[in-house]
Amino acid sequence: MGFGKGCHLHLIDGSAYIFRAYHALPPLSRKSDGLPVGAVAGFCNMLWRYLVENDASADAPTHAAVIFDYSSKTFRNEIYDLYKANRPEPPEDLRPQFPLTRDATRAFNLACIEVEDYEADDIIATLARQGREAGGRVTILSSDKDLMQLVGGGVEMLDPMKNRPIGLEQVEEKFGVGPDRVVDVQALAGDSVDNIPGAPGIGIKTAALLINEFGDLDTLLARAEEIKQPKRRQTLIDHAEQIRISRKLVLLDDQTPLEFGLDDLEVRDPDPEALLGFLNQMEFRTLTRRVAEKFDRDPPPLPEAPAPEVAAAPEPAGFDTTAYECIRDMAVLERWIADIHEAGFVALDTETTALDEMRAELVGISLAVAPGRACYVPLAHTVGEGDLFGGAALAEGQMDRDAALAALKPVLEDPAVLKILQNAKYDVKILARQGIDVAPIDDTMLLSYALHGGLHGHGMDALSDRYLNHQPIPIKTLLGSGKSARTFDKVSIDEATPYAAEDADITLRLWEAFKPQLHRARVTRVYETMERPLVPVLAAMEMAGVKVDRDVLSRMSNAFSQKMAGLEAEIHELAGETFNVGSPKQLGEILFDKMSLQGGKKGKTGAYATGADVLEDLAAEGHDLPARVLDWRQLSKLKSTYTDALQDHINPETGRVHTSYVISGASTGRLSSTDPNLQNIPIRTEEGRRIRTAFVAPEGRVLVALDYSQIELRILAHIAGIDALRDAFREGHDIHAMTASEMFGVPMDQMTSEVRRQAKAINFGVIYGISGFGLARNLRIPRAEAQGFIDRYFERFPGIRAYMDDTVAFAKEHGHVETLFGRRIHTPEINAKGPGAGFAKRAAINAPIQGTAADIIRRAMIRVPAAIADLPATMLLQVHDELVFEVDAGAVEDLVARVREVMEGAADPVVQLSVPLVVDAGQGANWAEAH
DNA sequence: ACGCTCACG
DNA sequence: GACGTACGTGAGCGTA
Repeated sequence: MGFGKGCHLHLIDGSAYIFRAYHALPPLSRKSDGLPVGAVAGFCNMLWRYLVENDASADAPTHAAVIFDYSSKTFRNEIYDLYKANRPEPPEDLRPQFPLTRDATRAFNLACIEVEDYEADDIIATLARQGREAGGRVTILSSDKDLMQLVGGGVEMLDPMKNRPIGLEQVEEKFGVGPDRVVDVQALAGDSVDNIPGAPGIGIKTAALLINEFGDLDTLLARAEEIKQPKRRQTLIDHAEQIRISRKLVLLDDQTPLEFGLDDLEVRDPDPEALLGFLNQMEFRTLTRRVAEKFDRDPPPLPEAPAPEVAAAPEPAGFDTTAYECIRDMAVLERWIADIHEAGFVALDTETTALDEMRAELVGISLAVAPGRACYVPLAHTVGEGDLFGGAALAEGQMDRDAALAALKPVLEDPAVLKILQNAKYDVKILARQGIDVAPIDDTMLLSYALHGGLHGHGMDALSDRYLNHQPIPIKTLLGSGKSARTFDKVSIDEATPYAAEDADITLRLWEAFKPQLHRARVTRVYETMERPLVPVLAAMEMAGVKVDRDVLSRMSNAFSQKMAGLEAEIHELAGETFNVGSPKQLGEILFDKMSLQGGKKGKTGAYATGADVLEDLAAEGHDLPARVLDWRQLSKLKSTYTDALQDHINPETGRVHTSYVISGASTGRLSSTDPNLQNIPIRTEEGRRIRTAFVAPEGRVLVALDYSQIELRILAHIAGIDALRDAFREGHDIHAMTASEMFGVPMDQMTSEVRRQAKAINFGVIYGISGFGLARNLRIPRAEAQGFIDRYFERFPGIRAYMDDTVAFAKEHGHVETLFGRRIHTPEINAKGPGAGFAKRAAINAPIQGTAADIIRRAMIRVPAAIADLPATMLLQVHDELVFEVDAGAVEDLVARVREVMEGAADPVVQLSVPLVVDAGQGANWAEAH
């Protein structure tokens, strides 16, 4: 068929596919001879998926070609010898794969095109032009911005990973101009990746501004004198030639000489023989099998493997992802459920459409009952695209979702069946939203945290690699990454099955590896009393969420905007030029180069430090500009991180903000909070504190906050056995004033706030593993003076010095330190040489104190639900030493009394503290008032 | 992707 | 004697 009206040409950016495949996949080599083939494997999977999707698509192309770069040298190097000069050479194990990807393309019976001296982009430009001129449709499968100049007049782009079209609107969003002016903008802005010089100091935004003002690049260069900003004007005049060269470099050549016509690109079905032959030669077992199934053929036998010279190390885990079962009907599911009851446990994993458990939709569930015996139950995979009028259609071959969940519910809730999960809180929340109350559970992430805290992260991929010597299928290979990512429901069931079932399989094997170690490491109590029971407690808190008043935030955002604009104008005025106040680099240059202020210090990256401490020093010397920048920074932080971002986190269904706590995030046992982080809502400045007024209780309810007073200092007093401190805490004295009195000999009734402030800094310093340097910097006093304070402190409280020395010695001997409750925090760097040693020492000194405090509040949180079960109250937030509740107005007193009792007694009965724990409480209509 | 800066305990 | 240094986090932004 000749190419013309009604025809549709696909131009596939082959080079981009190769690099994406290479980076998305772990290194993989052919078993028989070790030839690296990871990128080829990914490339073939992409092409196969492409063909299968076309098969099912009503909009399939009539013509198609895969285009590659011939080599890295092209005619552009004649124009500018540094073009792409800073591109690193392709990795050693990728190079031999380039010719194989051409072979692969031909094996798929797709036209494979490359032309010496031209880039793939030029060939794509040429074919796109030909297609357009012939009156057909052209789709470029690529997300490369350098191709965006081709969009329009029947040519469009499609991001192949996400199936997201890139049309006029997306181009304009990216470049601020239409496709016809993209080249002009690129010429001005340059490109550091391709080493296109452009105009220095001009980025895409400014370039678009200029082009839109003057119409096009030639006019702009001709009338450069008219540019208002003096710096910009000079830049354009000085670099006019360089800009013209840049345009030549970015402008694609749509006249590439080609030895074939569009008609030759007609889509042909692959020849099964040739395709299977190639895949088999590459030893891609899974894909070979899949392709064979599709063509209804038997997979060809694997080529005779030459006898290995040395006996290959046995695959310790023996993962066979092809052995996993996909469950598509009730009878099979019921057989699995019977097996689970028989085993008494099951490893379980859910697949969903998002990471946010409050919005994610359940797509499928995988189960494993023994190593290698795993299955996947697809529930909500879709095909095709949803549109305005409805969602995408359900894929064929799935059980009825509700029926499957109803069948699974009894076993998932059966107290006699242990459910084993990796990061259980996630799946518990997902299933809770389906009305399934998963219990009892074990969590491999938390097992690892109890066993290996401080050694490494506890994500599944890392654990599998480290303890099973197996690299799981990266989720990226299914979903893509970045903007082009798709959601799991869009993944075909065939692809999803090995991935999902493998996760359950790995979870089960990790559990078998970890569970017996708990006792040996003496962390059974840690896991059983401070990790595992926290999962349902946190799940409930996160699902409850906290009510946030959008109007309060939005009004604050507007006020901040106005103030920032005023400050920005003042700052530019003071600087004598406009610059990006938010750029530390530009600010440093203004302060220390242009204005020649003293005190400019460059960090390791060569940029001036412009942190708040530096700016404060400059402001104290009477300089206005740094003072204004400090104000601007504060507002900018409050606006972008809080008043703007928090609004985006308000769940539209609940009207509340649902954070997510990471149980195994911090090495010390603390929780961390993400998406959003509700553990760092401002409080220290008046302006910031107002943000807390947006955290509110609904009508008729009250927010109550209870926090431990000085918990870490109390723990230090207990652990180090400092009588003076203990007595002060027992008698309820002001601990910082007491420290000051002891150290400086000032009687308590003559205490000044300045002396007390210094003593407070020392008290905190001790907890952090004090040093003269650090204290000096914090108090802004000479180092010798700070060292004097520390010496006197240790003289007065020798037990503290002993605690520090003992703790470091313990860490050196055992490789870990412990909290009072037995939590182990590993200190792998403690015997390191060099500057790292100091870090490790201080961390080791701090960890038992911070960690014991973390243990105590964990214990309290676990006991709270039962203690308040009969009250109309909900626990919402934890901020390290504080718990926040929402409660009916009439029950405040009861709640405070109950929770205070739990919190103050949370160390009992495992540890009898020699200091009392004291809890302060506050209440109000919002979080600011509750303090 | 990484460093800087800054919010909290 | 020099080296860098307070402990633990997460998010947004600019830069490369």
